Amino acid sequence: MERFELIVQTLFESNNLTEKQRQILKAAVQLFSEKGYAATSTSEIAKLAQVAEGTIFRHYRTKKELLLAIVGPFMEKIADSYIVNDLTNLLKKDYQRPEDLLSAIIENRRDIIVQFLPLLKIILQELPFHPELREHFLQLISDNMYHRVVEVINDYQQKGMLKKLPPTAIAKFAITNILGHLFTRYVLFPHLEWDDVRDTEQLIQLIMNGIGNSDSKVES
Amino acid sequence: MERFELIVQTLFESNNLTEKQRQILKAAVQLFSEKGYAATSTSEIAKLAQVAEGTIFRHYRTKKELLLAIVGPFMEKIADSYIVNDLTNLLKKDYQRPEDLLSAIIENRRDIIVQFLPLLKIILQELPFHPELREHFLQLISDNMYHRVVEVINDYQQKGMLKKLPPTAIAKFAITNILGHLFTRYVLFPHLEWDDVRDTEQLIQLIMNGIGNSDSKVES
Amino acid sequence: MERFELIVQTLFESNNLTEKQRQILKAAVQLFSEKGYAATSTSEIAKLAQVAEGTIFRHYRTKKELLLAIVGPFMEKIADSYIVNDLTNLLKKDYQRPEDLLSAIIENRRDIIVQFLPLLKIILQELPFHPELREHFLQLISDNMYHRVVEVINDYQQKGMLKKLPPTAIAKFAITNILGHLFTRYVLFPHLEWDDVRDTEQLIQLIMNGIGNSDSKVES
Amino acid sequence: MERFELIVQTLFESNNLTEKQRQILKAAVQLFSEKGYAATSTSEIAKLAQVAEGTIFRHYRTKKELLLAIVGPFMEKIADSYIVNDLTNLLKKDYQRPEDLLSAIIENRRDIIVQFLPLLKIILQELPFHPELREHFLQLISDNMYHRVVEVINDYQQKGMLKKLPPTAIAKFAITNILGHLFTRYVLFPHLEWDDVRDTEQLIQLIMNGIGNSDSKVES
DNA sequence: CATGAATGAGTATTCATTCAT
DNA sequence: CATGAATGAATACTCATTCAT
Repeated sequence: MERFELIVQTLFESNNLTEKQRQILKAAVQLFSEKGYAATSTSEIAKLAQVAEGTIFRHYRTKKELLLAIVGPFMEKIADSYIVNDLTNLLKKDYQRPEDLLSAIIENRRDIIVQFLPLLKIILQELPFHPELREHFLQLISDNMYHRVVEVINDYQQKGMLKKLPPTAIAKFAITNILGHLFTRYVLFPHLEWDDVRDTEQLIQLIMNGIGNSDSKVES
Repeated sequence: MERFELIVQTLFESNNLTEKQRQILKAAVQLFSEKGYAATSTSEIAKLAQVAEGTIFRHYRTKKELLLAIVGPFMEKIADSYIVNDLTNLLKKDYQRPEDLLSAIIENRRDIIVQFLPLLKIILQELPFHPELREHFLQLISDNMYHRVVEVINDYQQKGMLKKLPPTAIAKFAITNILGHLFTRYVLFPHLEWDDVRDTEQLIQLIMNGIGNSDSKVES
Repeated sequence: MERFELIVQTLFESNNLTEKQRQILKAAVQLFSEKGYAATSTSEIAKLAQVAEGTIFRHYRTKKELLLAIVGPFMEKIADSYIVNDLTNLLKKDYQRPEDLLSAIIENRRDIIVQFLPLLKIILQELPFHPELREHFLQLISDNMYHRVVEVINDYQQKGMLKKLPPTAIAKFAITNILGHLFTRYVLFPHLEWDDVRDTEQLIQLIMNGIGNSDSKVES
Repeated sequence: MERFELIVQTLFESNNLTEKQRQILKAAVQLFSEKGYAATSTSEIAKLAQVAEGTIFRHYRTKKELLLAIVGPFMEKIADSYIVNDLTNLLKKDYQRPEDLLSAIIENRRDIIVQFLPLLKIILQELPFHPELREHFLQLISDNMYHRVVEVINDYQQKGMLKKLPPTAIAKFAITNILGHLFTRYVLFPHLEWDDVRDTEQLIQLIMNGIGNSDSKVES
């Protein structure tokens, strides 16, 4: 409960939503992530949000518009501001080694990443079925994140701390591993027992082996 | 069309299905993968399969049973026999270096992996929503694949060709990267332009950097 | 038409039903009594009630709930208030002889009994198939009617006008004969020609012979 | 199980039925009486009878024809032969007093009456909805039973043992009470505790009070 | 703004019945 | 004779959406 409250609050802090609107968004995020978009009915959302069915459609003309009202801002705000700001901030801290940056991204902010997992889950579920979403997502990534990430990677490459591979490949590799791990950890098999500290350490090590220069390679 | 025909034929070659059954399965695989399980109606399946709606329910008592009739055999047959046999066969061929094995797994059999992508997509979509599926999946992996994979990894480790990391971590890392790449390539953004040969090479190189011993590391 | 209108109006006078609700109940009473509960489809009810099928389910979550919404209130209101009040009123009128009471119950109120015959028919049809209904029915009878009826019977017994048989047996005997007659008359063979005045007279005479004291016995 | 076997065997002893046919009829009687005709599906019957669905329709062209195949013979054979023969037999035994005859009808043959209760239940359930059935039923009663019953009643009336009421009224009164009692006892509330010996005694006494002459009246 | 009754197309599933084997 | 796969209309019920209040 608390959890979805927080998501909506964080995501829509700037918009001034009515109480009803917040309740609707909260309920929608919860149900979409728990049962999937198609398997969630607007009446369920209304019931959980404690509003009349009509109220939903006063604010969002269709069910799909409600989905986009959740996923859109998330992609924009999060992808754009959160992570990018993060990266900028992290950059300022002048992490000497890329593994420190990775570690900071994963470890220091694990709770924030985890916080938004329901939204990530929704996006991953729906991306394949909504071409506009996919377009939007791609554009956001290429417009905002790509340059920043490439910048950071270039920086490290010039310091000789990353292999001279194409930055795109490095980025994709790092992201795949981080998201893949989080997905396995929190979406696929959240009920398994995990040793998060050790797993993250190992993950970073493996990623760095992959993209780091020999100097920074860590043998076990 | 051709494509889903092939999937069903390959997957259910042993079962002797009636023509109608094959049509139903074919249509279901296509629609489930294209629109998602929940967003596909049984009447759509019937129409595409060119059978009466009642016919579906003669063979599969519920829509969910139809899903399981597709996903179950896939997980069993493929996970169990296909990939395992593959690994065994590949092992016999005595791939000198693990990157050759990886390359063989990815490249030589890309078409087969690609062939079953619709099913993979269905599984990835539905796994989070069907606990029994998740259980089943987990058990199949741990029962069949785990030991084989660990065996192979041990072998290479003893030959000094893989780092002395826990085989589980190595396996998870490799699988994450392979599936992550395929997912990005074929599910998320199939419409982007990809240079498959170069991408695969790069992927293997990155994975190997991660898990391989210095000797086998390839600088770019 | 008129007839079912009246039933619903009388039965649900206290509840303030919407127009649609009244139409639905009216149609349901008509069809359930004419074709039986199981043989009546919700779409037929909707059509006859001139509402959308969904409207039925907005008010009554299931078809069975609709049945209970009809049968429940009838059993409660009628069994509880109608007949009991009747008896009380009748009692106040100080019918000297029990046959006068019987006659009043049957004859004076034949139209009311006849008015609710469709509902009686529904109850008799469905009672065997719905244990909860049976329970409910039994409880209503034992809770409300039993004591009143026993009271009346006791009264007459003390006046020496009824045999000193167990009041339960007397009650069951009288009710069986009254309902049995009405059932034969109006449900089984309504199309036969009946001489209601004579038949009722005869019925009362027979009942009274059965339970009355010799003094009040009437020879033909 | 045993029970429905017996019904079918007794009812169709003359017809030479195949094993399958007997199983179908047995299953149909059971299900029709337990759930009602409309609420019973042919596939249920087929399953319980352990025959293919098609087999039912080979013998009975429609579901309704199956109903008539059960109810028709019952009405004919039972109404015609059983009860009539009974009455004849009973008549021959020269029951001195009508209450002895009544007692014989009810008590001595209670098991047989009870044996066919499922069929009685079916008939009572379906009679209101199938006009042909009702016609058939009426005709059987008036053709076969009426004269016999009137004969017996006349006999007792001439012996001064029954009131000089119209035989029809006497017959209806007796039958109503017997059937009404059995219906209450075995169909409506079979789960209540009943003292059959005492109840029957009381019932006969009440009936006799109603129709018997003062001489044979029994005070309690 | 919010409501919730109303809608009718759509849902998964069951039905009685047919017919080729 | 018996089967059971096949049918498509029908079933009870749900859906997203509208609109008068």
